Amino acid sequence: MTVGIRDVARAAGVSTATVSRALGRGPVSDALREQVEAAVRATGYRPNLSARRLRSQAARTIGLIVADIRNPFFTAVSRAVEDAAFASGMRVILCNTDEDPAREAMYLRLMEEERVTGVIFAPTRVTLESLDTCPLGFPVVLIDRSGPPGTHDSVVLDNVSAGAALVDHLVARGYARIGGLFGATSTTAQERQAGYAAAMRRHGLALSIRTVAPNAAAGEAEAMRWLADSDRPEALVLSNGLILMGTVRAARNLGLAIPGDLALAGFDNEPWTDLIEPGLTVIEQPVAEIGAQAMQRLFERIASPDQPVRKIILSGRLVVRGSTAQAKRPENRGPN
Amino acid sequence: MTVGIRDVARAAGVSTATVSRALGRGPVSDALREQVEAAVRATGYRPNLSARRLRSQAARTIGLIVADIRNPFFTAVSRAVEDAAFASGMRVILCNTDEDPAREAMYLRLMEEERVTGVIFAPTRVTLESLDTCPLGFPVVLIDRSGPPGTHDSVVLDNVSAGAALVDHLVARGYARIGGLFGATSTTAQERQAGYAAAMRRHGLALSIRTVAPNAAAGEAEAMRWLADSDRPEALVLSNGLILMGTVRAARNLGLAIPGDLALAGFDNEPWTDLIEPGLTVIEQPVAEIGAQAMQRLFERIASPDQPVRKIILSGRLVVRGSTAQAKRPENRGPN
DNA sequence: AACTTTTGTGAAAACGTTTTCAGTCACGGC
DNA sequence: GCCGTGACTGAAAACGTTTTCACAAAAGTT
Repeated sequence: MTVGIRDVARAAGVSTATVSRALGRGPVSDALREQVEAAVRATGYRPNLSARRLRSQAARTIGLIVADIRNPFFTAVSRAVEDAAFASGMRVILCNTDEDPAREAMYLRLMEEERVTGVIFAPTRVTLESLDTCPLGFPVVLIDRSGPPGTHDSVVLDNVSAGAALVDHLVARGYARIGGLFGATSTTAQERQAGYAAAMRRHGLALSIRTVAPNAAAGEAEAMRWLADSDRPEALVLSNGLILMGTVRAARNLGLAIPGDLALAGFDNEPWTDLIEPGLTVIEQPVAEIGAQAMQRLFERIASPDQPVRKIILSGRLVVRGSTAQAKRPENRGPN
Repeated sequence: MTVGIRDVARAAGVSTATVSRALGRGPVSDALREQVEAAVRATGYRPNLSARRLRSQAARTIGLIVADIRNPFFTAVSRAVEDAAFASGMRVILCNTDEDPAREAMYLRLMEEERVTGVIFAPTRVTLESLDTCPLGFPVVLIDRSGPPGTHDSVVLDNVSAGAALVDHLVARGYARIGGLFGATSTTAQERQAGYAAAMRRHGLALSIRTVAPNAAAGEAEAMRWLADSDRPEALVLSNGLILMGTVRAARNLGLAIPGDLALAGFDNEPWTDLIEPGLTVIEQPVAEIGAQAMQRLFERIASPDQPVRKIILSGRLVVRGSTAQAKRPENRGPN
């Protein structure tokens, strides 16, 4: 059968308590510690983590709940979270919700049953609302998405400013009829939309907003409909990398030149955005820092549960590329 | 304190055994089952999974060990694995090894300590060798990478044929001086290289092979060196999506036109490969099926541990795009 | 009506650890 | 020489479940 701590104890000629202490931290004489280590090697002993967790009531595990790991933003963040967790001897359980509140609820429940040390969570808007009311058995740090500071720490991008920055940039480049295509399920998209709207109003421009499920297929479909219109916008702001990709596809399908027929500015500085011709102007998010900061928030919250709620707001970086080159305004449109 | 099964039992006026049976499958009268369910709702009871696993000796957890979740191939596969696992009520622990044998060993050890039900693993070459000799406490299904059928089931691409197919395609398009840039750490890259070599020999062409760490940065660096040479190849075969991306970057840095100055053919039909101009010719891998098949192999192996080892070989699909347009051979090279 | 089987239930024994508690031993201060 | 005082150690009690075992009651079988 499988070898347990009592087998090691027997092999080392000591009690199970001594083995446990020798393996963990505990006062054990050097002689016995060596005996135990030899016995562990001899028997090929592997501690049973379930038993260890049950007894010590410390899971040393954090849950990471995101919409979809295939979104490069989340894979990058999750990689940072995992590395930080691993460095602290913690394990990570990764969950995909597909932006589905039912799956979110189910995974939160699972996290309770696992008695996890904490959770890092990018919730949909609907779950975000219920999150403050029902207490969970662990601290939660929200990433990417969060409303007004509530009961949970969060680390997010300065989405309003970022959305506005894209508009300001487009206006500076001579565009006026600027549309916005935003994700429908997250506060993040809402905030970016708010930033877009505020900047447009500030510039005295008319809003033109559509929302869509935040994935490439939906983005492409909606962009196809929108851009087929005769009064399509000159420029489009896209609220995340997947919608941006869908829109690029739609433009190509329709034979629209970028930026000649349509300027594009979006979010998420993914590797492909500077490989296509022309490169895409985007807001780059500090993905690694978001992940690392989230872990740090979590650790601090665990260390001192009663400290005031913190909301960390990180700044994006505008990366200007060819997709927002100077507009050829109608009044001075050249031969080409 | 936290509510346990005895609290539920007390609230329902039954024994803990009955609660356990009512929650799982077990003979319980309908009346008591309802009492128990009511008590569970009333107390907000959440079963402790560590305790459950310890007692029942069934982790209902599978480990998924891959090189890097940021590689879109692995994210796609892992998504398929997770969905399949979830559908069977299993949890997934996801681990990144960074192609580092030490990390692989450490994660395999962790899997033993978690007493996982099984593991799906994409090992480096060096770990693959030791894998047959040292017995682990769980069944393993290799994905993407595997040597000759050994002691573990595996599901892989027909890499040799795929590598040869790319060469055949390039030759048919009129290319002769075809180089190959392959990953250094995996058997997969080795097999693709073997297919490349066999096809080249079959066509009577000279081999030109380099190997590199399988990531975009290394691919770019090596491609820069290679393509700066005066006797650079006319076409390049790249052994995975990351190296392919790096090579595209290098070609762009050096001002080489694709396919005019350099034709490219690679692996992994990622979304960006048809967004860049021209599109990239690639072998598409059936990522979802690889993940699903791996889970199926694992379940079958668990169900009947002694069945013969199976190696599932799936075929890739050649997706032809502009990066391998007809070569302009020197003897009939036109003005443009 | 006297047996067997079936069905449902509770008490108690696991599962493999860590942690508490009560020592034992050696040591130094008086 | 006696008595704290530390430093280690082992026996046994947790941790929260599931599962075994025994048994009572109900249901079939002759």
